[in-house]
Amino acid sequence: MATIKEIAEKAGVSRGTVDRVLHNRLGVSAEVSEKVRAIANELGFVPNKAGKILAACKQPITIGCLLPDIGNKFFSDIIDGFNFAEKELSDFGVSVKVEHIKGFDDSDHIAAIKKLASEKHAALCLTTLDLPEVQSVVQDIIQKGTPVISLNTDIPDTGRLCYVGSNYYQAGATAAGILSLITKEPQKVLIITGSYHIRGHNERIQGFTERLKEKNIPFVKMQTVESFDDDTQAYEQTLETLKWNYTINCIFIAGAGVAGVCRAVSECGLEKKIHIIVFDDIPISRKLLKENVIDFIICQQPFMQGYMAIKHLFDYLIDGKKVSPQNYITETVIKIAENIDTV
Amino acid sequence: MATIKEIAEKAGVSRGTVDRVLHNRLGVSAEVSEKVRAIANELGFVPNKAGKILAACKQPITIGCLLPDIGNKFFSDIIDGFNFAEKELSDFGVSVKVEHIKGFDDSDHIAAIKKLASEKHAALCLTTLDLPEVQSVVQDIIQKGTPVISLNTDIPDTGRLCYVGSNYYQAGATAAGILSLITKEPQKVLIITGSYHIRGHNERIQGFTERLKEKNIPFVKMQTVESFDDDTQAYEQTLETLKWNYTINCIFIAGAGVAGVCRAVSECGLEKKIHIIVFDDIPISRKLLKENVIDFIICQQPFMQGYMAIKHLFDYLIDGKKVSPQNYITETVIKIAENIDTV
DNA sequence: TTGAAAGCGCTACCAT
DNA sequence: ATGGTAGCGCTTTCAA
Repeated sequence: MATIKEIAEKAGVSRGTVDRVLHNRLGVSAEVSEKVRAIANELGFVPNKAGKILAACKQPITIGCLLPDIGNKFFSDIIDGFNFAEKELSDFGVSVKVEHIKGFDDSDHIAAIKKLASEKHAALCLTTLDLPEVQSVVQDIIQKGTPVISLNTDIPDTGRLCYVGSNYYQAGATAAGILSLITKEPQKVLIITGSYHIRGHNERIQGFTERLKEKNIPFVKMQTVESFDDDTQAYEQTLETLKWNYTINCIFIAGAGVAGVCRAVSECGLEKKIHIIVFDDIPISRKLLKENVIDFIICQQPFMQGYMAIKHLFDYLIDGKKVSPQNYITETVIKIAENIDTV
Repeated sequence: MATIKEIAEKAGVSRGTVDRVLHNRLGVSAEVSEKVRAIANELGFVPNKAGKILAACKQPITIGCLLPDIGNKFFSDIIDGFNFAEKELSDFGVSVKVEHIKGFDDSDHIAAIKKLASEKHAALCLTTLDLPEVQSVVQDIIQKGTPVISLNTDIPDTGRLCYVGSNYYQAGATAAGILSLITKEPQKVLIITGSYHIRGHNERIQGFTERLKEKNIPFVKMQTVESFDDDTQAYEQTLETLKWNYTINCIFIAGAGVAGVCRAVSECGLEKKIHIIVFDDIPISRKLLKENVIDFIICQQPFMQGYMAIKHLFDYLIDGKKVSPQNYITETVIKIAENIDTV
């Protein structure tokens, strides 16, 4: 609870000198530095957040975010989380700037990240691809001193501060768990993934299949197809597959494309006869849940992800030494018709 | 974004005067007051949180909490939430003091609330009974100027700032929803409530039964018993009831006593043959879930409740005019073996 | 290398 | 009724 002022008095130096020492800035003699450090330690000095924040108001903080949200409803809750955090922190001089892009093309991502870097934000928050070229761009930014958080999908080996997002494997396993409560019948599954290159989709599938095995639910992957998170493609792929695979009784949709899949199922007259496993609470899925076309949705607290990413970065910028940034893994949430609406 | 200083300059008065006007303190002439108010409005003045917080550091804030947590594991997550909030706000001069009591005896509650009131906290956070005598004590405290939040169980007509807690009716309905996914069979239910006088328990039961009806699950209440949230009583009551009611296939535990109920079920050789419906994630329930003795637990985010209660009160104290305190209803969370552990 | 001081925005208190 | 000012804890800048 000691303040800089107290340390300065006790050390017989000025507050400016103490500040220099504590920030490892040069221009202080070794002996003075040592003395100040000793006293600071002795007094258990921890900088006061309120003081820091107020002083920081002079140089407003901006946080730059990359979101591949164009045409993807899922991200709107994350954006709400950004906005909520921005509002909460606005009095502390924080503002959030989002770079919106579409899809998962690596060069688009790299261009957007470079653009954000050129804007000189105090920190970055990135939802991007874990590919070598992207990694090196991010590493570069981090080495130049800008803290980076990975959001919703991780880029582990870049030196990012932490990952904020869900555990996709657990989400898949949870889907298997709840399915195994609902039915004990053998599952003949059509798997529709957004892309083989999206880590989260792969992990969901893996979690699902492994857990079904552990639960001793007989299980056959009838087919796996890629929809590129596109409803039309999802529709066509589903229709095509169902035509030739009469025994499919479960469709596992690892990414987007729910509307397309359900249309195809409906046209085949299989509505409510097939278990459709869906992730993330977007309007269409919510509607289908309420109509009992699907039984449950596995969600990942996107609002919290957006909020926590900004909050974490702010805390780090203000309080860097004090907080050791940890991964923030949001919970795997099961939504059914009864608990999908927050009252 | 105007500051008090700017308003003072523009109005040609001192900052002290502006401060007085904005806080409706007396000692300002009507015309000056009017002028200042006009300019503040014109400039869209909103006090800066960082400034307020720093200035507030001089008079440390304490928040007093009442928790009937003695002998009740459920509350430990709420306390964790208190502690987390306290840590986050400690640099702003906030500390939390919890008054621990046991059970739901009204005179105990009143005594504890009066004790908290005598300690002159900046605000109170109460988990208590919604009974007339308690209400009047709370109303009194509020009228004397101390803001109060109701936590986990509401006391609506007292003028409390807001309620932070769960929607018990929804929790009950969600239990019915998931049960109806698992089984379509007629339910012959033993209901074990903690107390007929605990609002949350009643609401859970109501939500459960009404939703089962809506779902067209045939449903008979075989028996309803009171356990007073005590394991021994729950055990004995369950044993007694199961002896004479061979057809019971569902036990709905609205409050505590899970360990006792499950022991009785086990002794009757009915383990995994009866659906046991359980609320709140406490160690024993978690264990039973992992052992598949129970299929799911309906939870209410107690950590979040504790955290948000403190945060809300702090925001109100600092920012009173800006934030209009709203009820904070935590989500109804379904936990199964796969998603009970946060990874 | 170090000190002194101003300033972030607000509150509180003393002086007028 | 109003002004002036010190101070919360920290950062930054200018001067020595």
